[in-house]
Amino acid sequence: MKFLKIPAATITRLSLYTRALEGQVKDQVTVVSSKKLAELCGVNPAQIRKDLAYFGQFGVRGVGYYVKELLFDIKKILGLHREWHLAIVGVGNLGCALVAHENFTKQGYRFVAAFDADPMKIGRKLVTGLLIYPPNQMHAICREKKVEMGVICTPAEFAQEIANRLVDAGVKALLNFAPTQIQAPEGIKVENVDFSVKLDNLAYFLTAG
Amino acid sequence: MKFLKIPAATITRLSLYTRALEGQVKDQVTVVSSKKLAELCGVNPAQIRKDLAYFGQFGVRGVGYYVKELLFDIKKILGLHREWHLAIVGVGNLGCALVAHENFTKQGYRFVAAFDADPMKIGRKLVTGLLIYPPNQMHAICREKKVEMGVICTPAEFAQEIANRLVDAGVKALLNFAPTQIQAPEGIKVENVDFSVKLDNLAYFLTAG
DNA sequence: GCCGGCATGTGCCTCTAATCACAAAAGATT
DNA sequence: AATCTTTTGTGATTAGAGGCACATGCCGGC
Ligand SMILES: NC(=O)c1ccc[n+]([C@@H]2O[C@H](COP(=O)([O-])OP(=O)(O)OC[C@H]3O[C@@H](n4cnc5c(N)ncnc54)[C@H](O)[C@@H]3O)[C@@H](O)[C@H]2O)c1
Ligand SMILES: NC(=O)c1ccc[n+]([C@@H]2O[C@H](COP(=O)([O-])OP(=O)(O)OC[C@H]3O[C@@H](n4cnc5c(N)ncnc54)[C@H](O)[C@@H]3O)[C@@H](O)[C@H]2O)c1
Repeated sequence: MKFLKIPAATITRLSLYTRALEGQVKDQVTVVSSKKLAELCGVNPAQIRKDLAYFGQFGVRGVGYYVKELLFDIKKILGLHREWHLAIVGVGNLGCALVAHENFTKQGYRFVAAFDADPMKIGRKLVTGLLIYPPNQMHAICREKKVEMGVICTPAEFAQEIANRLVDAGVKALLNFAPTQIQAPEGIKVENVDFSVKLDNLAYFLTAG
Repeated sequence: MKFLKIPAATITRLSLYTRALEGQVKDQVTVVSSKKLAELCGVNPAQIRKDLAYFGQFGVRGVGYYVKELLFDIKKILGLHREWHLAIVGVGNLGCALVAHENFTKQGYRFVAAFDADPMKIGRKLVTGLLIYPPNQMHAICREKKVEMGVICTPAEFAQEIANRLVDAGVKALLNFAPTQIQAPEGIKVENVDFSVKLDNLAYFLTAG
């Protein structure tokens, strides 16, 4: 276990490993080799061992990895051993689908606040019972509910403004679904989920690949 | 213009460039430099020039790039000058949001078929007027409607089976929203959209970063 | 028609990430 | 207890992507 900067790709793969491991737990498998896990995740076995090596030693030579143990350890590395408080901004088609999605809750991601600018929506409750607040209460509510991550589901033209507000309210991590590049100050992490870029990749593949 | 293998990251960035360029068109800007475009997209100017160099020469030295021309050229490279036929499988929370999303249509992605296993949904029409078919008609309908891309929005445990069926029906490109790794034969392109991996990245950042 | 300024296109270098290959070590076997 | 088998952990190697810097070439001004 050296003290090195960890590649972003490693973190993304760790997330993939947890999924495969959860599948193995469900299938009553107790031990897994890097080779087997690599097959399940579609990566190189050495890659897995190296990814894990950034954080310590988790395996037993000649045996492999104990599934439950490894799962626990990776979850702890990623910070999935605890619950996270999320706020959603923009409760339209996509926003509602996200809040309704029970997998997130299972993984420890809990929506504790919702915001929308539409006067017809403010004051209403989502299917989960979550109350919709107007954007101008973002600061107060986010602090009160200890929101740690913000999910942006508004049209693209408002995304930057919403991001600014969320940051202002002390939110340190943003998941942006709007098709636009968000500027955020140092120390704030922004992840983009961009469906149309993925579609464009497919279009290119079908055209040229 | 050399004959080289083009990095996947280049294609993804080209997609980003089109967005920025569309914004510039809207703002009546006629010429843009790699420096300016780089700022808009949050990348390095040389990166942009290099990305474009894979496909030819599009700029004018001492001037920059003509916005409309470049936009047209990049769209052509990506295959966005034409319409694409998509099928969606799994018309639940997420699936409905996707079909309802008008941006996709604007960009030339048209949903021409929808499938779901739920007997309550089969035979009904979506808000767009799209009829929902049972999965066993996938082969026939996909061929009839000339479906080129499949969008998978079913629970994870059915994703692989759906992928197989779509491939069997002649679909060459898949966009998978289910949190699972899909195996597809050579020549089939699979792109995954994975929200929870992104959330895990944020969790790691807040925990360790 | 020539000259200066400016942004592109591109060779070269750097840095990072992925893969290989082997020594180390744990458990099984005799 | 010694040896064999297996799979980890990791140094070395390879591949690849990103950034720098400059020559090239175009436009506008004089
Ligand atoms: N629906 C999809 O499948 C899809 C796919 C890709 C990207 N996106 C992106 O996700 C975002 C949301 O998509 P959608 O389909 O849910 O749109 P939508 O129109 O259904 O919902 C947008 C919601 O944001 C709210 N809103 C608008 N301005 C706001 C503001 N300033 N503050 C707070 N709330 C505000 C609206 O009232 C509405 O409820 C868009 O940027 C869209 O481009 C959506
Ligand atoms: N909703 C979200 O925000 C969200 C977020 C991340 C990932 N996902 C993933 O997207 C997928 C869909 O999510 P959702 O929220 O829309 O779920 P959902 O339960 O609302 O919808 C799933 C739909 O798939 C249909 N279906 C089930 N089995 C099928 C089969 N064999 N063939 C065809 N259709 C079938 C169901 O009838 C249902 O309509 C899931 O894999 C989920 O994990 C969703």
